[in-house]
Amino acid sequence: MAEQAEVLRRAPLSRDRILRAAVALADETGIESLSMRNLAQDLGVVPMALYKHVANKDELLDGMIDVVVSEIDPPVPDADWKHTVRERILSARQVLLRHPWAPLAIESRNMATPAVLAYLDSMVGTIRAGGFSANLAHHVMHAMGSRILGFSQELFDAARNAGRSGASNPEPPAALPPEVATRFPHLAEIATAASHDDASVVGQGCDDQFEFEFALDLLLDGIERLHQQSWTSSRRPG
Amino acid sequence: MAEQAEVLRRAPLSRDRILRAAVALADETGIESLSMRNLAQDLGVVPMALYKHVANKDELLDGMIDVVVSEIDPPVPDADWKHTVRERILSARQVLLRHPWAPLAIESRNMATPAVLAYLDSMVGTIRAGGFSANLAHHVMHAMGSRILGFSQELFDAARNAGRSGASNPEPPAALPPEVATRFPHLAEIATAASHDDASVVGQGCDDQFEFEFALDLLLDGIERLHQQSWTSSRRPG
DNA sequence: TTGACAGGTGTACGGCGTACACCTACATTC
DNA sequence: GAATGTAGGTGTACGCCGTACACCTGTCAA
Repeated sequence: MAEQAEVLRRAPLSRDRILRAAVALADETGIESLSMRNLAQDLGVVPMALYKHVANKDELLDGMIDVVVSEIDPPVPDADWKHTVRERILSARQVLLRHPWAPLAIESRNMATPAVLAYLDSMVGTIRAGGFSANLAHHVMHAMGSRILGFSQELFDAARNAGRSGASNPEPPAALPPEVATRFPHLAEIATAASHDDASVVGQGCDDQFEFEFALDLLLDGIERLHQQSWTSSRRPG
Repeated sequence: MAEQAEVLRRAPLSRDRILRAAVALADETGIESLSMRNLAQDLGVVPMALYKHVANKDELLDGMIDVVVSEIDPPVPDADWKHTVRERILSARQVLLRHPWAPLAIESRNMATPAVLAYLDSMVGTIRAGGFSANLAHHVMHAMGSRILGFSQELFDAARNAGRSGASNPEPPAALPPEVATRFPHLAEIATAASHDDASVVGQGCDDQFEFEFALDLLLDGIERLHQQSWTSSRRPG
């Protein structure tokens, strides 16, 4: 009786419900603490129940990636290639900012999921429609690398945490600790050197959005230049 | 007696020996199958013995990263910034090709290790010595992102494996499987489009070294242009 | 001789992914 | 309406993992 009521109270499991719960859980508590047991508990179900809907944990991760990638906006119609690519990549970036675990998850899988492939395919389509040769389009995709999916530089998140306590506190990073600053003077110098016109950046923090667009535009401008010069692979970019 | 002989036969443990064994083991069998127990067995020792030399597995990983980073060549003296940066990054790339587990390990740590910081600091020093403002140097480091450490695009390794069997066989990737090719026509088109002058590339494979240098030069050329224009952050790259 | 200490050992605990047998509710068929 | 198949949730158990903690042993200083 009570059991029956409890069963009725919760929605039935489904692959989709599992994936969404997994994404939400990873968003809240981080990917490293996402376990089949945790996830099952979150869904009010026994761990093995999940295996009726996903083959194993790797497939769960693939499904989570697909959920995330499907949140990226479709290409804007009727725009030139550069604008379309730029907007789409910035949309991807916004999505990945909502799911900070996703970049690592994507890079740790050694086979792209269908949604990722579809996204990449669409991106190539945009570039080809802009008049690029298949050859140059190929190189362009490589050059953009993971930036196509909206991420690039976890490396500097790491450097920014140098010498700080283990806990990943989301406070705005202040200047480097003195002992770090003296050991790595050049890093210390540029750490506070990023001046931005945008007054929304508080203190000497570094505006990640600016940095991302800086690199993106640097690449897009270089690519545009090659395109206008009818670049072929018998010549180097310079 | 026999025990004593056995003890004498093996060298005493040390942090350095542990780290080198860990790197070798990860090189051979992959980072995901590197466990404290495996590593201990490899060293002919009980798992807990390792903990007299490293605090925990995370610190072991940090140590392994430092071993790898210390293999990167020092900057070439008496060269202009562009050449110095280029050579050093290509050296980093060679190192990381020897340790394919390292990029993921580096990105998964949320705090840079001393050796990584020293490498980045030295790189900034080279750029500053080339006459860059601290401000532009900051943006440049961001723009290069993980390419500074010699890696960038695991994303495309993944895409290249689309539709293939789970085992990561190191055979040269042939054309995409037909069902993948028809679903993602643009990807299929550019997959075989990369023509390279270098005849060392067999078949229609994609020359990763070429792609890496292509992107690197694209960035370096763009950066050089900004530098020559005395770029300040009040202007966008273009 | 003694005592501290560096460093290797053994046992044990809680957490993980997941194989496998089971149960149960419902739909289908006669 | 009874029999039967099936989809999907359950319970138990196994072998891995990282590592806390108590222990032992050889070396060396006092």
